[in-house]
Formats: sequence, structure tokens, C-alpha cells
Amino acid sequence: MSCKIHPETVERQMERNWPEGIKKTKQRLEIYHILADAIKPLTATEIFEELKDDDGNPRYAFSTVYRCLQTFESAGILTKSTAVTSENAMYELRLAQHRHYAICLKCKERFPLRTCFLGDLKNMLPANMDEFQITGHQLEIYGYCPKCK
Amino acid sequence: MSCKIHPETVERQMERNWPEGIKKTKQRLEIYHILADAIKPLTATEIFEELKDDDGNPRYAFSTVYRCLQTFESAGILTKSTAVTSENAMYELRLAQHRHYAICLKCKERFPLRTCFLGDLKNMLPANMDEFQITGHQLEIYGYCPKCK
DNA sequence: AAGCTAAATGCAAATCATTTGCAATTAAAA
DNA sequence: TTTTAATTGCAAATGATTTGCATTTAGCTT
Repeated sequence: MSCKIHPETVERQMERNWPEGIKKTKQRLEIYHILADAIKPLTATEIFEELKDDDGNPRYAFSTVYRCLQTFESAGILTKSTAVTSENAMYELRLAQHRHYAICLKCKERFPLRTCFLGDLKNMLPANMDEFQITGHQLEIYGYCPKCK
Repeated sequence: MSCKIHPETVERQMERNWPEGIKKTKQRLEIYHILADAIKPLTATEIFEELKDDDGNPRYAFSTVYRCLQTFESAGILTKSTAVTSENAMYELRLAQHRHYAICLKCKERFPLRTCFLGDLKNMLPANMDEFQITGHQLEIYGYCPKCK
């Protein structure tokens, strides 16, 4: 029922993204959808909660969630990261675009930053490290949001 | 026995840095020195290991290390962060200057980057977030170092 | 220099996120 | 439909970090 112009459906995006030789179980499909719908990186626990039924009972095992995330990560379609402001790992689909966040230390709200600037990164490498092959990066800004400060 | 020009001794730096109302116990002093001598952020375990005696027996409790790090952190002289490439928190004295690292995903070696560029950060904040009060930031580059790639 | 007291430590047990072993189930190839 | 390797669920294991509580100690105060 969405009214966006030319939206690539999640189904189609998933079809395109799905890694070779990884079985499409209902657990994995649901987890993929949760990640695809998310507007921010999710923790394993948040995903586990999303998967509960209407009465709040778990429908799948916690270990299944973790194993699925591992599978996605080693298949290269998922990025795992750990924020300065939280103990727990967070997971985000690795799509073409990606975002960084300003994170409020009080309310933990995450505000997406404007830009990613991978271009400059090469220049920041130390001398005689031109050989270093960059595969990823992480940036976070933290402080206090307008409401909390 | 160091031959550097005008080195500020660790003692003096510590004197200047030491937070009000925090007792100088031998445990805390030793931990401060370990952090001051470190050329990279350390995990609690690394610090605990450093504190062992010559026979490899722990001289202080693990919980003391954690509590000391917490104390330093809430006193504002220590920065705690969690690298993408490791599960464990790392700790680093918050001195005037600070560094970011390029981290090899294979050998886990950390290569300090050339610059920090706090200046640009304000511009990356989303619209209507000028009010966000930045207190810190974290940046990491990861990939494969010349040896490992 | 000795006494006092809140703050700090040591120890063992508790927590919490994440991982693992193994038997039962299932996707998808034959 | 059968087959088989891959996947799941469950419960127990792990490993980092935290906590409760009795004991010790830094840094006053006398």
C-alpha cells in the first residue's frame, strides 16, 4: 500500500542480495525482513523481540537469531558493529548506502549523519601504509541531543 | 633514562590529570601508569595481565581493575570504546591529543591514523540538529594490512 | 604518631550477551 | 517421494563484566 515512487520491493531486493548456497528458511527470511525494514542497526535482542508472537512468546530460539546473523555476516550481506555507547553488537544490512550516527549519551537515540566521506579516508592512513586495503570503516559522534542536554 | 627532549614525566602528567576526591591507591596508580605507557587502547584483560607478578600470579582482583577503569571513566580522564573488530571494551587515557586507528581484520594490529578532524564533524550533523552537543567521536578504518592481504 | 571513617579492595557468586553440542527437523536436490 | 546435508531448538557452556559483602586502607583529624 506504499505510495513511494519506484520502490524496489523488499522481496526484490532480497532476491538480488540473497547469498549463494544459503537455504531460505522461514527464520532467515523473517530476520532478513526485519533488518530490511529497520531504520537503524538492531541488536540481536531487538530482533529476537520482533520475532515474538502476539502473546509475547518466542517463536524461534535465540541461538537461531545469532546463527542467522553470523551466516549473513560471513556471507557478506550484513555488517556487525559495536557502538561506543552500548555493550551489545548491532547488525545492519550491508546495502549500497550506509549511514553513521550521532548518538545521545543520555537517551541513546541515534541521529543519522548527513554524509559518509569514504574518499578522505585514504589520506588518513599513516605513512608507508598506502598498501593497507580498506574494506570498511566506522564513525560515531556522541554527545547530548537537544532534548537531553 | 629516557633521552627525549622536554618529556613531561608520567608523574607530572598524572599529577595534573588526577581527578579531585579520588584516592591514590597503589592499584589505581599502577593502572594509571600502565595506561599512560600504552601506545594503544588496552582491554581490561591486558591491564590485568600487566599487573601480574613475575611468576604470573595476579596481584590484584579483576574486579578492582574494572572498578578502577569505571572510576577513571566517570571522572572523565579515561575513554572507553568498543572496536568493531573485538568483542571487548578498550580503554585509553583521555589526553589532549587522541588517535584513531586502521585495524587489520586478520592480525588485529592497530595502525594509528594521521589526523583527527573534529572540525568537520559539526557539518555532518543532520538538519535541525545544530543543537546537538558533541562531546566525543569515534572513527575506525578496517581492512587488511600490507602483510596480511 | 594514633585513631577514625568513608572509600576502596578482594573474593566469590551473579549477570548478561553470545556460543556450542547434540538430537530432531527441514529445504531443496535427486 | 526419498535422501541428505544444512538448519533449528534446547539446554548447557563460555567469557566479559558486575555486584554483595566482609575486610582493608588512604588521608583526614586529633
